[in-house]
Amino acid sequence: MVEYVPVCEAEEHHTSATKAIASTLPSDHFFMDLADCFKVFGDPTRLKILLALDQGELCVCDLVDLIGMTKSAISHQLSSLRAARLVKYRREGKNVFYSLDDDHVHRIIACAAQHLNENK
Amino acid sequence: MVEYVPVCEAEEHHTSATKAIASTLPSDHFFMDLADCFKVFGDPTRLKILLALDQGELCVCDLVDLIGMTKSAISHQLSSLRAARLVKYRREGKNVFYSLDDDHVHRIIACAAQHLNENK
DNA sequence: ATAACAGTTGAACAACTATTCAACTGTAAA
DNA sequence: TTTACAGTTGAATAGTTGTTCAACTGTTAT
Repeated sequence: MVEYVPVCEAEEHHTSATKAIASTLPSDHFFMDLADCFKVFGDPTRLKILLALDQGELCVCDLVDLIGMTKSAISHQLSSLRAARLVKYRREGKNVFYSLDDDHVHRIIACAAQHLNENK
Repeated sequence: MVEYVPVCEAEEHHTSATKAIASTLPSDHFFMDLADCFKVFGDPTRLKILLALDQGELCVCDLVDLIGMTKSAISHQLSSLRAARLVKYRREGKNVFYSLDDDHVHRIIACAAQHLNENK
């Protein structure tokens, strides 16, 4: 019955600062929330919606027209964006108008686009 | 046989600036690349790896120890991160050391974390 | 050579996700 | 009160993805 010691640390053949790093890392819960946030950006249709709304308020049938998908598909994606609090909406007669609800949206996308551009 | 006219534009009951917006949006290819980039960030395990590496170079068995998953799982995720050019690696004897390969990683994560924090 | 360690890789499987379809709600006009 | 339009929602399905398992490569020590 011996105490478990990671091989890498036992042999001290490299950094082995894992325990120190572990104490500085955020909680599992944080990582899951953060991953969920990025998942929302990880779909071309949702990105198109976000970039279109970045130019101003649009209603659902505008987005349908613009993106070329069914009302249902767009509406499902808008539902994801609503859940992530990235868009807000208002009803005006028969139409529902969507717009961005977060200042970070533009910055987050720009940051990733810059990464893509520099690694082209 | 009539020309197709989107209902929303035909009735002119709202913005209907979709064609103008369409011409300013990037290509489908761009949206797919961008989505693929965000997908890489959309997993808790990969985020843990990235934040751990943000503190300095680590070898695979350090990450295994730190994150508590199998070598295989970590290696598969490192393979994704390599494909996305977010990490680089070097071999030293039996070990392979990984480190961040992009200045944007920190900023992208910080930006999303800020969004999460403000909408808590 | 052989054994042990560090890491990678492909196949398989379970869990998840994006789209479609059909049925629904809500609003406005006839 | 119908009818039509705008949008939402749940179920179904096809495609994707993360982890495990087993077999593999490469390096070092015996």
